[in-house]
Amino acid sequence: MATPAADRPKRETYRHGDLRRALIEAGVELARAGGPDAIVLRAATRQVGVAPNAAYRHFADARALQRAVCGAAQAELARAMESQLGTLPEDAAGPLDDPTGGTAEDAKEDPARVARIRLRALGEAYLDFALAEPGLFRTAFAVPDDMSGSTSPQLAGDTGYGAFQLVAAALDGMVTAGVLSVERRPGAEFVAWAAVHGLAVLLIDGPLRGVDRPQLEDIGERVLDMLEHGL
Amino acid sequence: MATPAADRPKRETYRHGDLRRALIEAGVELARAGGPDAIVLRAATRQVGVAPNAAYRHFADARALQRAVCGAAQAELARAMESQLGTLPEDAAGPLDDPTGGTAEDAKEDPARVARIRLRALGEAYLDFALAEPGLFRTAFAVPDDMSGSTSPQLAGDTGYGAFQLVAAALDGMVTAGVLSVERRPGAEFVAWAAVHGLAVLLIDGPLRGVDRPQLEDIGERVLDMLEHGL
DNA sequence: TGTACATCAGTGAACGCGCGTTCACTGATGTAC
DNA sequence: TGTACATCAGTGAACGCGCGTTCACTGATGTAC
Repeated sequence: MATPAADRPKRETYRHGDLRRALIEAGVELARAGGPDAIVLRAATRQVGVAPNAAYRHFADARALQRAVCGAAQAELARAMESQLGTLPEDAAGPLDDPTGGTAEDAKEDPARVARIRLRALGEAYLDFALAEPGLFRTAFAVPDDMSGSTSPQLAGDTGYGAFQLVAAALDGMVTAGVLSVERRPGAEFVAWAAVHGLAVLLIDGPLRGVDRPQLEDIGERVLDMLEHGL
Repeated sequence: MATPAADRPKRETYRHGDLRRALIEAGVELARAGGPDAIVLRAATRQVGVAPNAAYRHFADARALQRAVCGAAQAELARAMESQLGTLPEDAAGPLDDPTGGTAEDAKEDPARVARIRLRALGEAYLDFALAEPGLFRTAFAVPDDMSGSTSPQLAGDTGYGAFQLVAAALDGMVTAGVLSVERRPGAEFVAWAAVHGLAVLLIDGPLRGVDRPQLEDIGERVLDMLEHGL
């Protein structure tokens, strides 16, 4: 009955399976609890239950692990924003174009209103994520090295900085809907992003932390209002 | 001729004079070069040329030194903003009320325009400081502990977070000048601050770093325009 | 004005800690014959 | 289908580093008499 598969005789941790993924996940937990500075190679290996140097089979560096965790945090932010878009009523749901039966006939919404709603939903998701997961939020923006290649609008595309592209797409939608004039479109994603990002940062790190929830939501609404009218 | 004051016989560093101040200044230089994480007690003492434990005569803690340096960085930001206000032409110079002879007769500017100019000048100074001194800028917002007492508008007052009060005063001026309606005034400082701060953060840490100077200034103008019109 | 003394801002050595990283190794896994 | 072997993902021990902090000390400064 002592089959070698049933009870591993010794060295239970030998072939881990997917240590790379496990280390990234451990790093994400560290970042969730303590922000980017808490992503520490030894701590991650400890959490997985593996010798510290085992990490070097999967990452060139401690920095490489940190980079991977930052990427995961960026993806999680983008995912939160996407899923918020998904909860919008029916035809405001977005450009993900999943043909779920095409029930676009029930309520032809005002496209201008839809476009505004989508931008606002992204902003709210952004702020919600920052408040719910401040450690991951800060990690998403702790670009480890210079990463100057990702400076222009054409960014990573898959996960990293998908947040940016979601905002850009929403602004394009506002142009299409006639809410935003074409000549004011270029650069608008920077302005929108700056306003919401600044509020998020002030709320979680800065002097606005500790503001009570209602006042906080009030300020958030003010910022989003300003974006709608002032862009 | 070997007077004890001319050539110190031994132990040149004995009575330092103002070690506390020297350590803070060293810490500011460290922060200038490397941000808040670079404020390290041993590095500061090393830079001053003193034994590490000497710092404990003047600071309870390494944290206490970090706090002091953060305060200095906040003061430097506020000073940069104030000095920008000082460069404004004549009667837009501000509420510092220095009676320099009262040459307010030469050009009675439109008070609405003056109020707008003052807010914009503060925003520009804020962005300039962030770009010129990213390490100090980040340090100014790296509030070490919780510091939740400084959350509300009535902040430190002397130096710390003077930036906030300058913005609030500028917005009050806009209300007086009739540019901003009274009912939209409350909370406006948060909105204004968030927009400019977010841009600053994205430019120095975030994905917008490396944007070239002209594009950068363009985005800055866009944000300040939006504040003027959208508040 | 000169002397004894308390104060206290500095010294030098040492501690324990956690970190990133390197080294030689081991033994389960997958492949070639 | 069974056996020899190369691969390579893990181990365990150790390194050097810089950090914050503590300890007993020393000697210049300022004060009381």
